[in-house]
Amino acid sequence: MLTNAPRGTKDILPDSVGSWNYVEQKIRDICARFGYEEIRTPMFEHTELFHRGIGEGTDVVDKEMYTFTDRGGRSVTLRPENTASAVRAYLQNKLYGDSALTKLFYIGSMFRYDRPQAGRMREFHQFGVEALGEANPAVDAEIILLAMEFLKSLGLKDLKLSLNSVGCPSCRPAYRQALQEYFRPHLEELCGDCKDRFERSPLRILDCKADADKEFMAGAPKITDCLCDECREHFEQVQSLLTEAGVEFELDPRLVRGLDYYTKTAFEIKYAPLGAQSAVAGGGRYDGLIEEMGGNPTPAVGFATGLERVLLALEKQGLLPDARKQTDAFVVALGEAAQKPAFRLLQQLRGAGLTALMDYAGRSMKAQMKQAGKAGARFALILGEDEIKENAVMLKDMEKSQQQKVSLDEVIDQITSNR
RNA sequence: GCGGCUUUGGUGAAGUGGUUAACACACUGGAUUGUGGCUCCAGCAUGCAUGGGUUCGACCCCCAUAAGUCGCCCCA
Repeated sequence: MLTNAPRGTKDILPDSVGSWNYVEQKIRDICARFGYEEIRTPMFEHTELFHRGIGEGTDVVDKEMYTFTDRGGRSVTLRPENTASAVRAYLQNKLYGDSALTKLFYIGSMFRYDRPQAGRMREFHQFGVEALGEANPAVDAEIILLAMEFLKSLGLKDLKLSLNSVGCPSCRPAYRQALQEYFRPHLEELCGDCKDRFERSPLRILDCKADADKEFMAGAPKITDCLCDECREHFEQVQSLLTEAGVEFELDPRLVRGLDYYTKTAFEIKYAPLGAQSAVAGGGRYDGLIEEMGGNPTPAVGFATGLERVLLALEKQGLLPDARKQTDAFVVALGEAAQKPAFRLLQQLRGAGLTALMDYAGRSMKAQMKQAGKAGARFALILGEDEIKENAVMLKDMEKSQQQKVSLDEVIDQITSNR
C-alpha cells in the first residue's frame, strides 16, 4: 500500500523521461510554427466551472470527476480536461483584449476517475490547443492540420482522421427531433442505454455499438442532411481546405463528441492498434462555450491529444528515440590518495561544460572501467600515484581503446577537441 | 460502473500438494601487479501480489481484497 502509487497513476521513470521530453519538444516546435502560445492553468478549479463548461449529464461530469471540499468549505475539482480552464483564464485575464484571435496550447496532467486500462489512466497527460475568437473555417482546418502535423512529425503511420459536423443551436434541435421521430417506433428494440439516451441525448444512439447492427440504424437520418445553411457551408469549407492541404479524412456521420460544448466541426484521430482506447486526439468547434461561461459570444475551436496514447503508439511502431546515455568523461581514481585530486578534476571538467562522472565507492579499477563503459563515457581519465606525481592523467579514448598521458592543464582541451 | 484473464527474484520467466523454487538477462565480486565492452567462475527469491481458509503439509486447491490487462462503457 505505502509502496504503491494510487490506482491509475504511474511514475515516469528516468528511462522513459527522454521519450516524454522528446514528444514535448515536438509539441513546442509545432505550436511555435503555428503561432500558438503556451498557457498553464491550475490543476484544480471550482467544481462549478466544469459543470457549466463540460455540461451536466455528461459522463465526465457525472461519474468521473475528482471532486472534494477543501478546508475552506469550497467544492473544487481536479481538472478532467483543460478547455474549460483555458476559457476561464481567457475571460478572467481578458486575453480577448490582446488580439482578435487568441491561440493557446497546454501540456499537463488531467484527472478522471475511470477504470484504468492501457491508454486510460486516472491521472493522464494531454496536449491541447485552443483558438479563441474566430469563426472562419480556416481555423478549424488549421487546428486539424496542427494535430495531424504533430502526429506525423513523430513518424506515426496508419492514423485515421474522422470528420463530422454536429450542427449548431439553430439546426441541432431539428435534428434531435428528426432522430426521435425516427427511433420512436423502434424504442423497444433499442438497448437499455439507448432507451435512456432517447430523451437526453438521442445523438449518442448513433454511436451505440450494441445497436449498431440493427436494421433500422442504417436508415437513421444523418445530421449532415439536416444542417442549416451556415453549418453546411462551414463544413464544406473545412473539408475543401483539408483536401487542398492534402490531408485525407473520412466523413463519419456517427461521430459525436461526449462533451456538450461542441458545435459544427467535430473530429477524431484514431490509431486502431491501440484497441479499445484508440482515440489519440479529438476536438472540434465550441462556439457556444464562452458565452455559456459568461463572456461575450465568441467562436472557438480546439482539440486535445492523450500523450500516454501517443507514447503507446510510438512504442508499437518502434519510434521512440534512443535512450543511450552519453558521458564525455569518467574519472577513475586509484587508491585513497587519488580521491581528492580526482574529485577536483571532476568539478573542473563539469565547470568546462563537460558531462563528467566518477565512482565514490573506492572500487577496483576494473570495476570503475566497467562503470565508465556502462555510462557511455567517451574518455576515461585515470588518476593514480604516478599521474598525481607528474601532475597528469592517463587519458583513454574508450572508443578507440588508445591512451596517452596528458598533463592536467591540457586534458580539458584534449577532450573538448576530440569529443 | 460491468464481464473475462493474469499476478513467482531487479527484469524475462520455468515449476511441483510434501526434504535445496529451474534457466536466462541484469547486478556484485573474482580469473596477474593499474584498464571496460568477449570468455570463464562465484554470489544473488527463508520466498512465489496481500489476507483468510481447506489440508498432517500449499507457491501450486478454495474464498476475499488489491493491482495489471482485454473487452464493454466513456474518452484523449
